[in-house]
Amino acid sequence: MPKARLTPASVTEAAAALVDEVGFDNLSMGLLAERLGIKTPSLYKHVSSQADLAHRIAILAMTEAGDVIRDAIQGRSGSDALAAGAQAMRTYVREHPGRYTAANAVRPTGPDDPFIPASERVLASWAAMLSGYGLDPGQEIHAMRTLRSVLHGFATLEAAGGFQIDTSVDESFTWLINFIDQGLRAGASTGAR
Amino acid sequence: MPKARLTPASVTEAAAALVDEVGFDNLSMGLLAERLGIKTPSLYKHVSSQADLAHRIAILAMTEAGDVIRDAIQGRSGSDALAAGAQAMRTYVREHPGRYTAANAVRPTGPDDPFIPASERVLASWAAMLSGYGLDPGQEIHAMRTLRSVLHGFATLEAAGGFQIDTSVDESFTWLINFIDQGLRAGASTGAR
DNA sequence: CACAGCGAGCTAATGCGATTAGCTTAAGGC
DNA sequence: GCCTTAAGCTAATCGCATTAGCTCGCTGTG
Repeated sequence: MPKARLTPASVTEAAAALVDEVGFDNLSMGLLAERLGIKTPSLYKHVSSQADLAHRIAILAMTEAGDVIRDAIQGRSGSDALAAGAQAMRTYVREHPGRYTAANAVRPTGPDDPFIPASERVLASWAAMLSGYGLDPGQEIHAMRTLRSVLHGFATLEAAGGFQIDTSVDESFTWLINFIDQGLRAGASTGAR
Repeated sequence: MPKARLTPASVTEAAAALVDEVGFDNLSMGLLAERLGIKTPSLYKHVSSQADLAHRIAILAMTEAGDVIRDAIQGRSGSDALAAGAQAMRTYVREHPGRYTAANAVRPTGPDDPFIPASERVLASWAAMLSGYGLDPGQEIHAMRTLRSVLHGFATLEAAGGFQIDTSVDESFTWLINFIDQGLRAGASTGAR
């Protein structure tokens, strides 16, 4: 076998870094090739298409995000776990906006797509965190969806520059986390919607 | 003046309808031209580029969404206004996913971009609705951002098929609205974060 | 009623980015 | 030291956005 300078994994890693710099929409095979010091067609020796590349970036991103969130929640519970997990996710998205966009641009290609377990790991972390609130089992799915909605929505809006710079966005995010925490505590005690 | 079959407005309208069918990412000048019964280059007599077209769709979408939300909130207050406004927005996004994507893909081109007043109208409706909760003035910005985050996040995730079909998404949305309503009421009485 | 101009639409051509075909060559296993 | 294999290259194709320049019908005017 000849020298293995580049691999699908290393190409994906480089593409992920690139996408965080220039934005997911501005990813091009030519730009990536230039970064890697090779000609554009040579990329096809490692990834089968640009869609494939985007898909690999998405899996990478989802895996990294899953790790970061799990580590943040690790050893904490209740409000602390929520705050740590949410902050970890926001930090990840801020540092890797392109990767995050890629992760959200992807649809699983089939039942054995590695993207599926990767995203399930993220969901599992959130579920573990939520379980600490002792919600009514029937409520958990709704709480989960609400949580995902706020976090995803905030991250997306922030990444898109959707918030005016007047008031601190950091402050808004802690306020938001607190808001969710209060609601979950209340919901747990009430058991009602 | 020759016959005015097509105008920038009518082309934009057709493009908006198209984008809702095929998805924003699959919009192409060729496809739109075909729909309009003209050849691709003729489109450039009405819009200056595909980016221009996308921008016009975004303005249209933001304007329509603003109308829909304003009308829903009209004559209601408090929980009712929140529920009606949120439902109106979700309905709009479900019926016009392509338009909504376009609206979020756009950055204002300058200080006199008509997109700016259009989006401000949306924000103004939410602000009017929130004022009914009598929040502490310092909290309003955070509440607004939180509200936008949940609604945007939910709409986006739903449009992307991010929710598994197991449990009713409608139910989750009413739960979410209720969750926000409870939180806002509590925040109003407490005045605390 | 003839006519002059404008502008919508058309065809032909350009350019860029993704992708494919086929060649070349260096490296690792025998 | 040879032989296979695959990484990388050049040349070519394709699709899609965009530009250039022509044409012709409508409309307002004399």
